[in-house]
Amino acid sequence: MSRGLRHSLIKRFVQERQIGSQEELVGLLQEEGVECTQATLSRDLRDLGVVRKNTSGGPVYLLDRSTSYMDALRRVVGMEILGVRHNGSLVVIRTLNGRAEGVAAYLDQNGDQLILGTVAGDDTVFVAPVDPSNIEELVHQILQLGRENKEGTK
Amino acid sequence: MSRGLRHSLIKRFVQERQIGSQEELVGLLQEEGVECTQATLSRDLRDLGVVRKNTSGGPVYLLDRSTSYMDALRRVVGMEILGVRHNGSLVVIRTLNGRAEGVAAYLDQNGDQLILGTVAGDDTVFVAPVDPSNIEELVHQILQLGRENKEGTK
DNA sequence: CGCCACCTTGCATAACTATGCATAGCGATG
DNA sequence: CATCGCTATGCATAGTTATGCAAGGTGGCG
Repeated sequence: MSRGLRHSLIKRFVQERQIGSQEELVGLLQEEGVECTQATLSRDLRDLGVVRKNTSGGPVYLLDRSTSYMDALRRVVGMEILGVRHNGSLVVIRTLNGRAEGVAAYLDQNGDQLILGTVAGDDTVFVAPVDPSNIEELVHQILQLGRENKEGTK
Repeated sequence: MSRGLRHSLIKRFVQERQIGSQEELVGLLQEEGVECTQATLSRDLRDLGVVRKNTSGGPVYLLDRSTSYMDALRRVVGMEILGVRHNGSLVVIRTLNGRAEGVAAYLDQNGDQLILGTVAGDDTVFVAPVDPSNIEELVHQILQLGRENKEGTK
């Protein structure tokens, strides 16, 4: 089966060159001796999580790295969190020394709809929930971050 | 001009719901009292940097957050790097305890074309350059990560 | 006001992508 | 080997998106 080969070529091309259409990719693959049709590529690109972005220079295919960045970031941030507590209206996160800023930035970015805003000190982050009645949920989500980590790591 | 309004509605819809086509979006905007055609949306989505991803459930539009994730990750990873040295054929990165894995993951992802591969211990990452003659450049880039950080943080 | 330069939008349609259906390939089983 | 079940792929085409062109707006300026 050449599916694997095709997929890795696709990834490479998408990363290294400006692919503007699936037909274009058909051509490039052909040059590498891999024959397939646009239909197959449509499915391949779906399976590879490739994304199409329209730019002023026309459409471009991109590896959607947001997912993998997300994962990496999660992992890193998770490790930084030492403890999470709350008083009913504010969540306080304990982090490794000097990492509060990073954790806060992450939470802001991913503000789950639950977060109003954050303030970071050196090893402490204050998180203001949008709605204090959801605070348990918010704490839970933050704890998740740290937890996934400990499990996943060998 | 209602362009700004339209754009912010688009962003909101794209974030909050599963938009599968531009026509669908035309409908949603209409409900909000904003009239426009698919052609306009095509251009708006381009201008907003929205991305289309094909999934098993059909296409979906997404804000391309990869850039901002990138930035956040950079910041976090930068903080983890304590020092970078090399011996001409191998780069050795000192990191905070337990963070080597995360730093290595980041470098792998972003392997600047310069990196062959990485190995992570607990607080040390070994980086194999593609070409030892570029090793200075590689070290420079890695140092950049940590540096941007110290400057940028108050 | 009249004119010009520039920007935005709709229309029509070319360009491109996604997918239903049929078929071919492959591995496991009897 | 025959058959069944599952995956992968091509074909044809419906479904979507992108864009050239012309028209409508807007702001500056004489």
